[in-house]
Amino acid sequence: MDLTAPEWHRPTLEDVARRAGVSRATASRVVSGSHPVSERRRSAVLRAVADLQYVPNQAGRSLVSRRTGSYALVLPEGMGQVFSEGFFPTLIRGATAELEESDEQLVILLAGSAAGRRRIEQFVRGGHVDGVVLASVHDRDPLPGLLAGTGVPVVCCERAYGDVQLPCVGVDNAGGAAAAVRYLKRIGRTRIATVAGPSSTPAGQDRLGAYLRETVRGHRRPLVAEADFTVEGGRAATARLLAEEPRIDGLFAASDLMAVGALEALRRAGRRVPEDVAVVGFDDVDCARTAEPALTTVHQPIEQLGRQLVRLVQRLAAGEEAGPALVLPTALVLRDSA
Amino acid sequence: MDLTAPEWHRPTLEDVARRAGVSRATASRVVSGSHPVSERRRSAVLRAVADLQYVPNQAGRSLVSRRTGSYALVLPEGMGQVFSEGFFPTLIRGATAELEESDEQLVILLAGSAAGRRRIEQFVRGGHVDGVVLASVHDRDPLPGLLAGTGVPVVCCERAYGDVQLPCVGVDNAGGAAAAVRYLKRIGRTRIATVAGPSSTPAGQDRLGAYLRETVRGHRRPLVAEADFTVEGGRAATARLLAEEPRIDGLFAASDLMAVGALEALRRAGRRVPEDVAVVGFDDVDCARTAEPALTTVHQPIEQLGRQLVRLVQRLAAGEEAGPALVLPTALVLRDSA
DNA sequence: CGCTGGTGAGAGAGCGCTCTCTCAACATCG
DNA sequence: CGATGTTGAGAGAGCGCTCTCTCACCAGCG
Repeated sequence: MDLTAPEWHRPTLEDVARRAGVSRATASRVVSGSHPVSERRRSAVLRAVADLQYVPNQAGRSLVSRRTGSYALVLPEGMGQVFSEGFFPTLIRGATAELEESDEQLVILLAGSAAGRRRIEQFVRGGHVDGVVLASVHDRDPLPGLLAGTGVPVVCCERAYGDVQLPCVGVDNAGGAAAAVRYLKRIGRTRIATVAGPSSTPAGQDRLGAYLRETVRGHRRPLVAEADFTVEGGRAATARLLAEEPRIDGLFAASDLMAVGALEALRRAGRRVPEDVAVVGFDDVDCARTAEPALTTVHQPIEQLGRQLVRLVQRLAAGEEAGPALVLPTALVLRDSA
Repeated sequence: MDLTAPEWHRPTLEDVARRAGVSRATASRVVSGSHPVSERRRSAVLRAVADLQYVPNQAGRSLVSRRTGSYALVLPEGMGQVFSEGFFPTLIRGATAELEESDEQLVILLAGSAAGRRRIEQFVRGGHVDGVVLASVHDRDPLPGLLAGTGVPVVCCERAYGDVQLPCVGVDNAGGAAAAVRYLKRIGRTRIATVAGPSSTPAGQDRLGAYLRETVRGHRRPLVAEADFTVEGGRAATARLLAEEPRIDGLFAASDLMAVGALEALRRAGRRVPEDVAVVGFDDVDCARTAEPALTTVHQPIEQLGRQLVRLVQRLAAGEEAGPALVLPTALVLRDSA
């Protein structure tokens, strides 16, 4: 087993079969577990596998099986901020956990430049993966269109845009946002503003939509500033809101990161939270718990989202129907900021 | 080209060859560009490729070529916080950019549980990738050992531990840290403390080592508190340092995130930065620029690090020698905090 | 005792690709 | 004019695996 020997080559199923004294077919049956094999030969094969440290060659296997045992998760590249703070790591954890159960592997691809996206398309077309999960889609994203024609199952978070119809798993953005605003109203806040997410994303749109419906319903004037889901963006947007309407007493931020930025802007403006302004975030990632004061926020089941996305794409890869779009529930978590 | 037709199957090289009226071998030569082909047949093949939307099947190709055209970047799972702010995204960007030049693909794998690490080993052994870059290695990490025996080239950041010898690319941690401490001395600070990184990581060790050498050389008392590279950790460590020695007038934090935490702790303790305490960070990630005050910090060429790691593993995959360990330079960037 | 049915295992045909080997066609030279 | 390159292109042998097809073997039955 000298890996450095010039003539060493990886053991093949042939080697295993010879060592175990069986045919290649039988060795294959044992290794892939596709057919029952008598106990005597089974153990002989398994011993040979262990002795030779045999691992099946994926290329050979997937050439005939048309399966690779891995699924791609495509993340947007501009994730400098978002990647870090909880959402994507949690999503990845969920997806990984789900795939682990069927002993499959998650590979993460970053969609960067146009060239990068084309290479992802080639990668998928080339048969490297059995399915693709798009973690984040915005309205002018060409990737769904590029991948839809590959014949490989593609699913996405939230929902797809335009003409491309993709199976999706989403969270109840509207319900969560409505709950947040209703809660602010219930605790007596009358001038409720929102720091909205990018209007190019489903999450941004849906959370803002719910805010608008709730404020109209309460005969309140909508106060909206859009930002990009980041701390810095939230800070700036909140400053703008305060300039427009200094008497704000409630604030719904469409992400926890923006809520953290809002907390900073409010502190700088001399407002106390929650006494002067009650703040509610969205996401319930780590920083919500460590913020000062700890954020009241809308919890999303991100890990579940990852798991369900994987299940969906696995179902499609197995040739089953996608079924109706799945929407996971959200829930308001009360802490100190509202 | 109806992808939904039940009998549709991906075009093969055979199909391309037939359509172009050439042999499969010639089609292969054109597609892979391995041999010159007369202009007439070349264009016929290319037209057939375009007509059929042909993309080579990777499994078939790598079965014989023993190449996959993709490289793995293995990230530690517990990266939610650690290194999160910019380090990994930047590293990924560099690695991707470098691979793009040879039209190869980066796949990111997360090393989580022990089971997850085993699956990564299987994935690599199975021949899914031509090489592996380990983005972060700590002293008891079993992954280098697991992967070293696969016959697939593996390189790592900084340096490997224990008995496993891996080719590495590092940054000049010691030089950068020494420069930071010397700068603090030069501007007249006499009680210089450090918030050190985890002693289980090369970066943590080397930066602390340089700090210790510089303080001994200056006949100053070392003041060390260890943290985990996070904001929260930096905050707590700084609080401990202030309790131990309230007269601290200089602080070297081994990461920008910890420096940001330190800024918060110092503000809470009523210290002004840089007047009362001068603070220097390490990394020069985004948050260094947006911190208040903007952080004076040690810049590391993270994107270059990603590029060089990829080049190294590509060289190994091509059968070349690794050459001497590469160490990239660091540089002190002066901003407002010191 | 011959026939059926069930079971375990081998033979062998590919999956789609690359690459060596071979050879035809033509130019060049003694 | 035959011997010798030189070049372009086809034939065909695998790469390592799965899976169907086939068959040997044995129990159970009439």
